[in-house]
Amino acid sequence: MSQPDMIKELLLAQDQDGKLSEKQVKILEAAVEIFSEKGYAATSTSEIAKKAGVAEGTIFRHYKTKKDLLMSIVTPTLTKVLAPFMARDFVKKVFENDHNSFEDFIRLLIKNRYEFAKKNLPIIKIFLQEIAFHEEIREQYKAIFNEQVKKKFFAIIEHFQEKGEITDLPPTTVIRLSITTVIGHLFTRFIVLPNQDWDDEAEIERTIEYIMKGLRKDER
Amino acid sequence: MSQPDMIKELLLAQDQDGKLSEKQVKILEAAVEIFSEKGYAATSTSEIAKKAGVAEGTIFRHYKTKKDLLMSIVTPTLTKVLAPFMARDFVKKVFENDHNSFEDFIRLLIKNRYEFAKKNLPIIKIFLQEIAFHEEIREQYKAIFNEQVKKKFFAIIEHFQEKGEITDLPPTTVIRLSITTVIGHLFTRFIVLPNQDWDDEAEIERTIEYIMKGLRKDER
Amino acid sequence: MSQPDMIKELLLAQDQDGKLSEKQVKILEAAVEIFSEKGYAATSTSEIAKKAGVAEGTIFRHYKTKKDLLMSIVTPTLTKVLAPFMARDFVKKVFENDHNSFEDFIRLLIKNRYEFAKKNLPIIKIFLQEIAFHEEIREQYKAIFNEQVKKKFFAIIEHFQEKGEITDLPPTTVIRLSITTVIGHLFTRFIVLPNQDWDDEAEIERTIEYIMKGLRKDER
Amino acid sequence: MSQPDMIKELLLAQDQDGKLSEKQVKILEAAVEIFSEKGYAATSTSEIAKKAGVAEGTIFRHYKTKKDLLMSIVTPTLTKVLAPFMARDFVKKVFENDHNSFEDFIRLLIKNRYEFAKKNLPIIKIFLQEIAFHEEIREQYKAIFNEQVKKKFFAIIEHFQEKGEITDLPPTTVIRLSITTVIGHLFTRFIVLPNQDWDDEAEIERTIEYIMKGLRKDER
DNA sequence: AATGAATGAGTATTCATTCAT
DNA sequence: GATGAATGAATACTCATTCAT
Repeated sequence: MSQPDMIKELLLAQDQDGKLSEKQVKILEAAVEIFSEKGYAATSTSEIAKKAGVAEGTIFRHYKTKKDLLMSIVTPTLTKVLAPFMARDFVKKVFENDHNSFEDFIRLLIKNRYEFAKKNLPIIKIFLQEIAFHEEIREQYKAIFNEQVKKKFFAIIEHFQEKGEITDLPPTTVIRLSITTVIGHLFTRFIVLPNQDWDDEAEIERTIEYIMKGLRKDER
Repeated sequence: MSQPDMIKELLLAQDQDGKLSEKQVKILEAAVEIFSEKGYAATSTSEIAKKAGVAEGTIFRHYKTKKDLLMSIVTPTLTKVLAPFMARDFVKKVFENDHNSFEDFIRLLIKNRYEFAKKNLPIIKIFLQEIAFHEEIREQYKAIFNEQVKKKFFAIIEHFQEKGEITDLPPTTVIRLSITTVIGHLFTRFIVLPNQDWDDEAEIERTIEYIMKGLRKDER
Repeated sequence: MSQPDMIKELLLAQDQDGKLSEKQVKILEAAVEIFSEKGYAATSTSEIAKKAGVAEGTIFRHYKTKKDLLMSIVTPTLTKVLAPFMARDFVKKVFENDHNSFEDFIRLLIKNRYEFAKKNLPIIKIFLQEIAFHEEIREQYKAIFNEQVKKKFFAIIEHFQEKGEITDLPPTTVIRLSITTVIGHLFTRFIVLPNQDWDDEAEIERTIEYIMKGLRKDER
Repeated sequence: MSQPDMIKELLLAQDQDGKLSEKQVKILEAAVEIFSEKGYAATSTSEIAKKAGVAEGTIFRHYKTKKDLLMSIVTPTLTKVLAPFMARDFVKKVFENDHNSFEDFIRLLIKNRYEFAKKNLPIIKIFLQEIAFHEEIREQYKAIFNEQVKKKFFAIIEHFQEKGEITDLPPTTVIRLSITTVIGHLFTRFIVLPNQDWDDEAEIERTIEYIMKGLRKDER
């Protein structure tokens, strides 16, 4: 039920000394579970305390406010959602090897994000819900995206456009269409119809094929 | 800011005699606006009352509970989101005219939903947020989708597959990929980057092209 | 279920012209029923209106306040509870006929009050409950008792003491003991154990005998 | 005004460890006082909080609901009202000493209950008022009476009937008449006319005499 | 560090009452 | 006379947060 890896990573992100109090783990686990089920606003701190098996006051020893607790969950996730594009050598790797194709790139992306979504589902749900209501989260996200991700993504798209692998639509549009399709797959897979029988291997390949065909340069 | 048409339609859905008390309109307008900004759980009835310019008690004369008020906003929207597929002669129209292509169908769909999204944005936001937290909304939505929409959509997809216009992937996958792309466009357009300069005509055409190419039958 | 006679008498007491609007009857019936079940404070006017089948406002056309409605039920009852002792010729009748005994008096009293309790139970319940909480009711009751009943009762007791039929205890004590026993019988009969099988004839005779023996003058 | 002994006993009944928070005492004192004056339904929790000198939330930390608070007052009283009859050796004591008379029994009862009523008046008032409106209280009372008191009382009455000390009326009737007279005395003394000058010693003896004579076996 | 009692502002909802129709 | 929409104060209860232990 609980996903200890996920929580451990959250804790590492929060407490660089690695001093993870046992109570703190319990609080985070409880918060993630309830926030993702009922939403931040509809969750009470006393509920979290009860599920975590700690006193109400203990939460506030570790997190100044309820919102602090939320942010301590959401902020590390923020970066991890975009993580693949933030690695320093990410673009370099894509470029340097001449026989890397756009398809390889998309396949890498889709599989990587599939694993990430699978592992971090509850936190991602919280993130998706709360970004709509908290300006700070939006700001943080935009900052990271604009400063660290945007340029790299553009570079990649333009690289493959120059190589003639994909259509010459405006890069913004290419990015929108491809990301949208990737996210749409994950969303359907994990949130809309998580209980349906999925042949994940096949579905991923079909999604890749759809993107590739959709973005293929018209040979004319 | 307020979208009177949208509210009027809500009221018509609620009160078939068209007896729209002025206060009731104000309450709905206020509720839609605040719910969509802050979310249902984070919105207080006193806030709604203040913005609507009515006494707090007045809200409860028209809606038994706060949740009732939410449902009176969401339920009519539920059907309208799926409306195009619920029209009786919808499938017939698609089929009967032999020169109707899959592209015509997608273009109709995408333009129609674009207009709908543009007009009903706040309510759609509420709907998207709250469907995650309220079992009843999910149930209602599933019921409508399964009973009224699913079969028709399958019929259409299979029709065009038989005509050889689109690829022979499982219809479920075809539906997922196309709907995902349409929704992804609207989501980016109206929610993620509503303030960006959009050349909507062009962007719609590009989206259609992407879907068409992505689903095109491999000629081999 | 409803006791129309009881209500009619209430109405007569309230409206000397006998103009009993149909709605007014319904309101009183509803109020008596709900007040006696749940108590005045726990009953809402909207509940009364609903049960009476009238609009909320209609109650306040006939009774200025909710308390007014209560008083219009309780006040006439006030006098009727003590009615036998208020009749002008009550004492005279007891005295004038030389062969009237104390036992006759007690028997008359006990039977008369038994019939009264049987017929007016719900109103009496209201009266008993609310006299504890409303100073006005207490004041009214004391006034009537002191001005109209006390002296007569004393006169009767002293009359039979002089005749040597009953013990020479202080009249206050005699009154307390006899009234207490009469009321105690009715209370057990109608409120504590109303559903038990009662042989009322026998039980009344036993009660009379108990009072008679308890108050008999010691022959010595 | 407040009766600390009474409250202390309530607290002991509620908290067997004797850990009586000071605030909790204040809350109970305030609740007893206001409930007994205005009745449960007409008393607001904010009023109790104010009189107790605590925050409104504090009440709900100790008692889940307002009704819980009422029950925590009424339930211990329930048993104490019937306490004399619940002692294990109660009947034995009455029987074993051959020269114990019915009069001794009644005198013991009447004096004991007089002291009890004197000490617990406000709580008894609450009990008497609220038993009329709360099914749970009635059920609890009936259960205790039927299981613990009824049989013993019958045994005592039948014992003295066999000894020829009291009349051969049905025991139910004997019980009704005697209890009614005892309660009637207390009711008049403490509730109807608490402010009158009472010669309690004398009045108690007169009441005992009335019961004894009323129930005496006719010698014939 | 951890507790949990205490707080008082805030919550959804109900209430008795008014008044235009 | 009767209605019922409208009110705003009041209600029981919850909340995030504080702080003495």
